[in-house]
Amino acid sequence: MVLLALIRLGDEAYGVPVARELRAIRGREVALGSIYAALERLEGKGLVTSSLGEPTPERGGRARRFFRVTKEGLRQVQATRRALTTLWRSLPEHEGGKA
Amino acid sequence: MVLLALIRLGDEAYGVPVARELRAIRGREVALGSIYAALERLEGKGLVTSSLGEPTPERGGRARRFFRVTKEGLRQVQATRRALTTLWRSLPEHEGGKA
DNA sequence: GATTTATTCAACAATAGCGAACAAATGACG
DNA sequence: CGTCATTTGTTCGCTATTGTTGAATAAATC
Repeated sequence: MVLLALIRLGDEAYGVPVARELRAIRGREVALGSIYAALERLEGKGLVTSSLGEPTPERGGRARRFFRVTKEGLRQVQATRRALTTLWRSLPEHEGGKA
Repeated sequence: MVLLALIRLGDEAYGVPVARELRAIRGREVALGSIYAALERLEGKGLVTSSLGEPTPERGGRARRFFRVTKEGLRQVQATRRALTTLWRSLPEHEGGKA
């Protein structure tokens, strides 16, 4: 999910908005520490790269660390997607729609 | 993925075929121990229930332990599915299709 | 009691997750 | 000018949960 969030965020992919994104989509709290830990590990495995951004004028606060998904990262996301898509072919879409 | 495999397998949902299913779909080895451990934990959380089957005549070997996904289990699978589906809306389908 | 089919066990590695500490900018204000 | 409060983000240390494996055990059939 972190990889997917990075892809969605494109140029604005750094820790804070990734957390915001996942909070919104999963509908529950996500601590920043978790996100950074995951990003760290993903980078260690070569699935993402990172680079420090320049501090934006008129803002204050520390510089951002931007992340990009590598080719290999994208490959793995797609492989997982294919596996899941296959698996939930037989899954009832959503129980709702009663009336 | 274990939950999804159980759903797919329906009446034949027990350890061995779950492992076979995941091996096939993920395209790599999956030890049986992993599967049973996962099933154990899922049962502890109330996402699946289990019941011992009768030994099939003309077969030999220990009785099977069948699993069924609970209502809550199904709910959670669907929630995760929705989250992922949303997340990978912006994902390029597959890099292939070059010529 | 050999063989087959399946499950359980014990241990360790990896990932998820959290709260608090730390870092580096900006802008006030004396 | 300094230095300090504020803001925005990242890093650290630690616990909990999951993933994974190989070997042991169990319960059938012949």
